[in-house]
Amino acid sequence: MQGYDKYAYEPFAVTVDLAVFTIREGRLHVLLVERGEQPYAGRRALPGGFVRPDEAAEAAARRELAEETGLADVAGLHLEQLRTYSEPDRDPRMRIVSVAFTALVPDAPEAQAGSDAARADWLPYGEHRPSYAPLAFDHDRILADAHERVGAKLEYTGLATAFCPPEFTLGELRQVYQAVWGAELDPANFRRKVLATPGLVEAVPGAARLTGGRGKPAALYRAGDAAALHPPLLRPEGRP
Amino acid sequence: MQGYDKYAYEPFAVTVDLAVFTIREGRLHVLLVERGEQPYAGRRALPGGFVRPDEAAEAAARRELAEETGLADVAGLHLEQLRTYSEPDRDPRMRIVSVAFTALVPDAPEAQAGSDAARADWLPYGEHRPSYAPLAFDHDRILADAHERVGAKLEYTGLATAFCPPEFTLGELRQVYQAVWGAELDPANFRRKVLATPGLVEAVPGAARLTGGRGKPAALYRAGDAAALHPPLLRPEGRP
DNA sequence: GCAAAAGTGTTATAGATACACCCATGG
DNA sequence: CCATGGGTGTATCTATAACACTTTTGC
Repeated sequence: MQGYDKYAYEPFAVTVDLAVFTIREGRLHVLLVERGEQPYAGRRALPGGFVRPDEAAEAAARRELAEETGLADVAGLHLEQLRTYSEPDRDPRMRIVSVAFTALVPDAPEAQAGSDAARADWLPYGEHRPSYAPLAFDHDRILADAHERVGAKLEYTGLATAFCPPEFTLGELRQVYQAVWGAELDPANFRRKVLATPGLVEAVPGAARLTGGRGKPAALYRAGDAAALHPPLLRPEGRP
Repeated sequence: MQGYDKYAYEPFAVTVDLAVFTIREGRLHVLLVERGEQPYAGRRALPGGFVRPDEAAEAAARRELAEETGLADVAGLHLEQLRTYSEPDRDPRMRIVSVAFTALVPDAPEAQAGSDAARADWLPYGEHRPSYAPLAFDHDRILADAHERVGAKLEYTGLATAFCPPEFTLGELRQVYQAVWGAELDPANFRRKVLATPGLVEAVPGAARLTGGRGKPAALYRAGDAAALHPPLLRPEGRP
C-alpha cells in the first residue's frame, strides 16, 4: 500500500442520484420519490442510493434505475453520467459525494417505491413540486442541470429516440422534442430535417400506425445508428 | 445519524484528475507529470490529488491546478468538470473514485512538479506519449474524453477565448480552433463568422498588434460575454 | 362532410464555402 | 519589392422557416 492509510481521513460516502425522464401524453415527466426518513422526510427527491464497494457508479445507477422504475430490460435504457456534486455541506449527515445520472425511458409503467422511499411517482416536469417545497438536498439543481443537458443533447445527437419505443412515428419523435424544449415545431420541416439527417432514423418498410386516434396512419421508423447529427437540429430562439 | 455507520464499508477515496490544455506555437499542449512512486512509477500521468475532507472537488482541482502550473491568478482560469471515473479496479491500491476536470490555460509558463510527481511538462497533444508507454491508470481514456469535450464545446460556446490572453487577435483565436480540431480554417470566413456571432468577442478600439512578426498588424479583441453561440461554429467534416 | 394528423411542394432568407483581391508591415 | 498575415468582396450552394396544399383516416 506504499504509505497509504485508508482510514486516515473521515471517509467519503459515494452515492448516485438519478434524473429519470419519460414522455407521457406528449409531456415531459420526471421520476421522483418521497423521502420516508430524515433529513427531508416527506419531501420529494431524486431516486438514488449508495455505490457498493465493488461496483462502478454506472452499475449502481442502473441497479437503482431497475429498482425504482420496475422495468425489466433496464440494460437497453439510455443512462448517462451528468456530473458529480461534492460540496461538503450538501448532506447534513456526513460527507457524501454524489455522481448524478440522467436516464431516458420510453414508455412509463407505474413507479415502484424503493427501499428508503415512501413512494415513487412520475410527475410532469415543471409541476413536479410546489414552489414552497423545494426538492431535498441539492436535487433541484441536479434536476435543472439534467433537463438542460437533455435539451442540449437533442440538438446534436440522436438521443430523442431513447424516449421512443422500438418503432415510432415521426409525429411521436417530434413530440419528444416539443416536450423537452417546450416549443412548437413545424411538422413539415421537422420531418424533412429528420429524414435528411443520415443515421437518425431508418424506415420500417410497409409499416404504419394511427397515432392520435385520428388522421392518416403514419409510417414507422426505428432508431438509427448515428451518434452525432450533422447538421444539428437546433431549438428555436437560442437557449430558453 | 439515523442508523448510519460511516465505517461500515471499506471507505472510498476521492481524487481529482486534471486534463490541462494550452496552445503553444499554434499547437495544442497538455500538462503531464511523471510519476515518482509505485504504481506506474516513471510513467506519465495527469496531474491530480486527493480531495480534502472539507473541500469540494472543484476547489481541490483549482488547488492542484495552481500547484502544478505555478500560475498566480488561477481564480480566473477556465476549469470545468469532465466526468467521474469510478471503475472498482482503476487503481490497484484501493477503491478510488476520481472526478476529472478539464482546464484551459492561456499562456504557459514552465510547469512545476507537484508533491508526488518527479516532474511536470507541457507536451504536444498527440505526441505526449510513445505508443508503447500508455499513461498511468485510466488516464489515456480521461485525456481522450477531455480532448473530445473541448473540441465539441468550441463549436457552440465561446470557450476558445479561455485559451487566449486578455487581448488577442482573430488570427490567434483561429489558431486555437485549428490546434484543437486539427483542421485548417479559412481566415476570411472565420473572421466573418466570429464577428457575426453576438457576444463572442468585442473589439478593443484602436488597438493593433503584430502577430507572426510579419504582415499587417491585427486589431485586438477581448472575450465577449456570450455563453452559447448562435449559430454554432461547426468543425469541418463532422466528428473526426 | 369535417376535423385531425400525415405527407408534399414552394419560396424567401440566412448561413456556409470557396476564392479573388487589396492592405500594411518587416526584411 | 516581395513574402506574410490582416482584412474585404462576391458568387454559389445549402439549410432553414413559413406557409399553402393534398392525402387518409375516424367520427
